[in-house]
Amino acid sequence: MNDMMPSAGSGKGRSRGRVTLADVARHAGVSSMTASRAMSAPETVSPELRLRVEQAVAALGYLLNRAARALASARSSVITVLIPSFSNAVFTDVLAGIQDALDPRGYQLLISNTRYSDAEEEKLLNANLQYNPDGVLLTGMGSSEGLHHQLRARGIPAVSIMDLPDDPEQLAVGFSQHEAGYTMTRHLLKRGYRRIGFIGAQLDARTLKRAEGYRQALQEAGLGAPSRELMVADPSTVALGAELLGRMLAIAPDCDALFCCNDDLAYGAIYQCQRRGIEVPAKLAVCGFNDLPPSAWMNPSVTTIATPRYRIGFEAATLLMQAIEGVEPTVRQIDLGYTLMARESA
Amino acid sequence: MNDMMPSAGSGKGRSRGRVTLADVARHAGVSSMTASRAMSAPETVSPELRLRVEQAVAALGYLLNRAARALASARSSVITVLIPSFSNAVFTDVLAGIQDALDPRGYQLLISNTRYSDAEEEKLLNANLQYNPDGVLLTGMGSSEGLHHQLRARGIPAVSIMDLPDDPEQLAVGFSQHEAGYTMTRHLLKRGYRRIGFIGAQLDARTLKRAEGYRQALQEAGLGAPSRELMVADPSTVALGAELLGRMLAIAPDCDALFCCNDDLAYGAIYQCQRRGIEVPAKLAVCGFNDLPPSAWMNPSVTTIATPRYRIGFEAATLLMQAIEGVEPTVRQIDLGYTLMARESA
DNA sequence: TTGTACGCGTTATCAA
DNA sequence: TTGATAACGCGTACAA
Repeated sequence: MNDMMPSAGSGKGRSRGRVTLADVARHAGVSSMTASRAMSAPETVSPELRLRVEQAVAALGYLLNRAARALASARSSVITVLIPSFSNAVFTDVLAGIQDALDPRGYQLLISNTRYSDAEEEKLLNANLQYNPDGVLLTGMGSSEGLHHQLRARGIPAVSIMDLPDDPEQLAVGFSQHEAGYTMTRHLLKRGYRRIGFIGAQLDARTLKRAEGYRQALQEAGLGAPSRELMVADPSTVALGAELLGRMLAIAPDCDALFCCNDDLAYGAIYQCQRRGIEVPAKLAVCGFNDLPPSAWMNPSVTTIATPRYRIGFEAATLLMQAIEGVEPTVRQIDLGYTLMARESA
Repeated sequence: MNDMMPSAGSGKGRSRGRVTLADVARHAGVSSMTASRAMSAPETVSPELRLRVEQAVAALGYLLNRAARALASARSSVITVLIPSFSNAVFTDVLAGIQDALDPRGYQLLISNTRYSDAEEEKLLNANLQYNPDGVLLTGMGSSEGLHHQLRARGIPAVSIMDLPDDPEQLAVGFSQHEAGYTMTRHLLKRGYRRIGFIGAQLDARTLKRAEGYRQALQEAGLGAPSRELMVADPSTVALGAELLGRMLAIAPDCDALFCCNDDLAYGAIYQCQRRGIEVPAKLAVCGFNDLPPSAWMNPSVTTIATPRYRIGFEAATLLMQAIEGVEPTVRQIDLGYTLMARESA
């Protein structure tokens, strides 16, 4: 029996010696189509032939060639995700949620890192489109309007993540960054702080929205001026938080509370306060954003906004899969909210 | 001129209305092959025709179909990466290095999350093989011997990451986890600590190697017994570090130093000490592993082992690309070492 | 330098 | 339920 041999060496073909569906079919004594069906739609094949095919697959160590399937079926089972950063726990949590939603349905993730650049995001999307993704998950809010347009023209479903966009057509899952920034500032005001500073990094769309919420709350409280904002384009790190604390105290020494646009900056600011002997919150209140795991454990524990990152990823992926399968979503935008975690630091 | 129209609706084909290479060729008045060459090997096409093709591409908004290319050329430009976790900064740093090495060479990453499970790793590898990856990057050390074997059989190059394997054939980039664990313990001994505990989580291969190094150092110092080890399978978190500190002090109240198998655990342990009024390092020294960014900033700053994560990713990807392109590597295993960061906490 | 012919491995389609 | 045939869109091989 040379059933076991793949059809290598025959003719002048450029066969790569890989086991193909035809090899499986030959081994099982059925046609390629039956072998194909036995794997992708087993219920349409008689139990007897199905078993023979399964045995052939096992015997030959057959692996589906997805390039061929994608070419023939125009479906890739690939979903493209564009995230701004791998080193930000926020996005890796989102990624975990996406994976958990997608894995059981057999979708593969194609992840690209935009490094917070809208231009990069657009370039990467085009590169990814070459892989015929069935759908796209977008996290940048800046360029995503144009991208959504482009994707719609190509008939590729897309879901935006983290913030809620203005365009009501756009599928999206997240929460209002603006409102969250507002809520945190209101909290500080309620606790009696009046000279509240804001430090922001990265300057991505989400940070800017939070800053707007901060300004609005101050305005409403009649505390518009003077400005105590410090915004830099560098990536958020603990070290940057430590540095920005120093710079803030230099330009606004009367500051009594500091709203950090994310937890990493807050940690750095608090550590720096400790080194300088500035008591938190007695001398200076400090709060963060995102509620990363250390926030609950630091001393003082860190007041922050808990964001439903995992759930955002999970729900966004679920929504995307519905769109791919042609289900008309009942809601196009899902607001998952956020929670103020009032702790010791502010 | 109906040049502009893709060849849709003609015949009974299942054309998807997508712009194809043939459309570009027709628009430019050249053959498909010339169009193909103009994109993938521009220098082999006359400047005139090249320009016409480029214009046609722009005019039609052509996108390469990588499934078709992979099928025709047996090369996918895809590289599969299997990592144990997205939420561990160690692996996201590695990922960043991989990306920086791969992006300029036009490779796409297919990332899968094994969740620290060897079984999952094997399953995911098979799923990924369906995408015809040109190469594979492996981070688990447990199952990777079998996997390397399987990959070699299929002719797919693979590089192991993080530790240095026993099999000298296996391509790998990393450092000796065992030796690093040994070095850290020696440091504690030199500082005069004698009743050194070890807490470990996740229990992946790397943690176990570090624990072995710890034991060896104690043995050599004649301090083999009693054991002050606490190993749990849960994922490493700050919260777990806090909990394990409590459990360690319960079973070994005489402990004078604590070697945490990674920084997250160390942070939790230190925070817990602060809450209990245990001075670090005066009453209890605590050290970590990896040198994540907060380690330098905490109070006390954390003694730990700095690991070249980004470089490991970068070098591993570089080595893999060489292997893919048929370059015989001069060294099959690259040891990037590690650095002891002696700070305040131990 | 450019073009022709065909195959890559799978699934859609239609007939039996 | 099963099979024959023809795409899918591109690149290899070879000829001109």
